[in-house]
Amino acid sequence: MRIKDTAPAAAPRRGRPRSPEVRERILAATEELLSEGGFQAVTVEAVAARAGVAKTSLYRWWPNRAAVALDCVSARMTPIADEAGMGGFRERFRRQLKATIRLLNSPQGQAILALIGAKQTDPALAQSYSEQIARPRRAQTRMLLQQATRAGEIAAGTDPDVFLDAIYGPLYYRKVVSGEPVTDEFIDRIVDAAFIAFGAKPGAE
Amino acid sequence: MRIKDTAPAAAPRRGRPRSPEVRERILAATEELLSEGGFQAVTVEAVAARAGVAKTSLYRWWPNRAAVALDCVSARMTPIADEAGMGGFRERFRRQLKATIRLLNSPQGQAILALIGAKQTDPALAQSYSEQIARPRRAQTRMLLQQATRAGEIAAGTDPDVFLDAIYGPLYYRKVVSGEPVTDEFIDRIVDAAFIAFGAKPGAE
Amino acid sequence: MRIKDTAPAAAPRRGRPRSPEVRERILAATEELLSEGGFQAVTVEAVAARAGVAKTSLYRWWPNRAAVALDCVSARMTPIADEAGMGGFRERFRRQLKATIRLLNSPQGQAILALIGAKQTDPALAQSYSEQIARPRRAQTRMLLQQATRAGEIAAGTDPDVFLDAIYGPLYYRKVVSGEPVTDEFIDRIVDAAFIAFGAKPGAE
Amino acid sequence: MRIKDTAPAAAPRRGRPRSPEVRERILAATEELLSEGGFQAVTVEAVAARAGVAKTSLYRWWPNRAAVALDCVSARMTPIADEAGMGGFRERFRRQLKATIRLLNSPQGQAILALIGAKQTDPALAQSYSEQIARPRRAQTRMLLQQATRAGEIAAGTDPDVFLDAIYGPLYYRKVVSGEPVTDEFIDRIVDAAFIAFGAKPGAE
DNA sequence: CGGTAACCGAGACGGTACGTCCCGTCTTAGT
DNA sequence: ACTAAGACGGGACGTACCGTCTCGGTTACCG
Repeated sequence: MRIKDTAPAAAPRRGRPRSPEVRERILAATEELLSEGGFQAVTVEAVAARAGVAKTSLYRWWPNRAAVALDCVSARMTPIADEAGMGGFRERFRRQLKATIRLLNSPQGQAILALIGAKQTDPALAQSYSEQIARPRRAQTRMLLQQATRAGEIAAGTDPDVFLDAIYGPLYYRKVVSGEPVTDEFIDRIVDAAFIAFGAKPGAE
Repeated sequence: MRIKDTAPAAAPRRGRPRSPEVRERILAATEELLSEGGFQAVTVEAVAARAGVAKTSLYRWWPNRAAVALDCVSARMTPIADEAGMGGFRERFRRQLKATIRLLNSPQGQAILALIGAKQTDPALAQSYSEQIARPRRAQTRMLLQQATRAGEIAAGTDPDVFLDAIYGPLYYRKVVSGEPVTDEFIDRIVDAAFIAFGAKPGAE
Repeated sequence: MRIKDTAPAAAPRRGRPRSPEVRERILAATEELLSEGGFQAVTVEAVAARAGVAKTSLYRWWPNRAAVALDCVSARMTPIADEAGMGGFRERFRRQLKATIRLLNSPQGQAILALIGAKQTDPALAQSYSEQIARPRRAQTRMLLQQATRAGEIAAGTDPDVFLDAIYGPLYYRKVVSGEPVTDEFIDRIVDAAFIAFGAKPGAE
Repeated sequence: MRIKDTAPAAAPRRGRPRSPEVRERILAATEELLSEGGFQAVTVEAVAARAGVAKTSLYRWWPNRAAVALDCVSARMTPIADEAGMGGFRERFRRQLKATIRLLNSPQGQAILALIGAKQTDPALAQSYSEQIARPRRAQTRMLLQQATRAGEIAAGTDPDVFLDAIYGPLYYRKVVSGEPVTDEFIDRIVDAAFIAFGAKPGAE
């Protein structure tokens, strides 16, 4: 996605430069449509009409509507608040998971879920999602885990991906796959289980 | 979905009865298309053409292509092999998860993933998925958990949904959300973690 | 049309006889639909539904919707009022033409016009129209012409079809072809012209 | 119909201009279908397929198949040959009527009759027919009448519409309504009658 | 008086065409 | 070179009716 942003090399870049206002209008229109009718309301024609922009201008910079929506979400997505310093890491992980749930329940989250849905049948979108959404978020959460490990609350040799999947997995599973509600109590239990399984043994050195 | 199958009560069933052959041809065609081109090859027109059936016959019984694909998958989905009697429950859960991964990697699984994708923006489909796919499978895996609990390998008070989400969640999360590969080693670690967290304490009675 | 009414010969007619109530309900429903939405509202399905009758019962007795509408009109069409005895024949012809215009402007007439329209591309309907509508009406008007001839108001050798087409033709032409309005004054002039052209010469014997 | 052809004013005409070739291909395909299977062969899908054109290109410029057929006929219809200078006006009117009959008997005429039929139940088509076919033809024939009037063969005060309806009406009536054949002799008699009724009186000044 | 033939309701079925939505490409002209 | 505008070929949608075909149930006639 957004392949054309990174020009092939140091081409001299002649002609009129890209209008930043156009990009802004497109992303704003996309955001509106996303929150009004979900991803399936984000058609190229609707975005172009709403943004007062030609379809050409969309296709010039994005390969398809999914890329636009993804760009919109990733450009505007709230970064994960760290909310550091309060309580132990178990509590901080709980807060992070609960913040994630709140995000997924918001209109934004609706868009994210729609993108997750769409990428199941769109490999290019899947890769973009991975690069622009999944990995950056994982990098952020991984930092909290490193702190917890350094603080001796998580066992030293723990594979960070296994740990993080163990706590985020059940949450997304309910939200995306099974459709069962995700309660705070459920999150507590999942985090507790992770701390039992991966927590540093008290006597261990 | 398939609302019309279960008549409200003992309606006298007048008129020409539904042809089972038509239903069969439709599901067969759907299955073929599903394995050839994934869910996005399952268009109503393609299914009708392949099945030698009128489009109206499809719309008479299913509201849209997703419902057809779902019916196809749920009617033909390999039930979870129990493979009982071999080894401890930890090993049996591992085998179940690995079978799930194999299923999700198959053309069938491609269809299931596509349905999971589509249901993110289609509440009716979401409900059907829940009823026809998610709950039946959960019921099956829950039985294995009960056996494990009775056998004293899982702690008595464990909430079955929490336990099952704790092992299936990470798997689906990788497959559906993050897109990271799911290795056998990953499954082993996740199951191990669950048995640490929810396993019966040796000395406990 | 209504081919099946006249059984091939004196077939013994076994089995349940045709229900007259069904025919009545069908024609009544057709009449309603005709006056509500014109001929194009008279679909087989709509008639059947409105009449509380199976489509089969329609197709058993009529080959298509046009035949039903035609049957409806011809069975219910107001016969041409003779209004005899008042005034000369010129006046009587004027009254007949004006009555015809009133008929064509009524919902019934809408149906007749629709049938005239439909028969342009349906030879079978054209023939039925000719037999069930056109010729009977022509026979009626011809009688008035005969009286006028006998009374010495129309020249003796006049071809009745030429005379009648000369007065009905302009009327229908405006209504069916050109779409121009048909005023009473127009009718007066046309009838006058016909009486000039075909009227008996005063001195002639 | 064809509303969009005549832009409201001097709109700057942005965007890709309408391809005249597409219009041509559509009308040609329509003409073929019209002469092969009559108006009912002119389906939007058939026209599009035959013309090698997308259905959307049809719907972009015409509201329905009737409008296309009408456009086809009006764009290609043989103008009424004047055949001036030969014989008196009575003879010239006869020739015009006979040419009209020949036209109505041709495949073109079949199309015109089909349109006359269709417009009985389609007000928009009726208006278009009136504007694009009826009035232009009437304007042409009216000119001949004017000449005849100036030449002193038709009485001075004659209402042109009454006269023209008096000669064209019976012709169309037979063709469209009653279905009786239109012979040359019939035409002769009708024209004669009109000249008796509306002809200039020899001694009149 | 019991068969049975034709009626009637209901509605499934294969099919044609409809008119619409949106896609992604393209051709203009204007800036 | 970028933009707005929009025509174009195309694919699929979901709907409306068509005319045919089972079904089960219901009469009237005829043997």
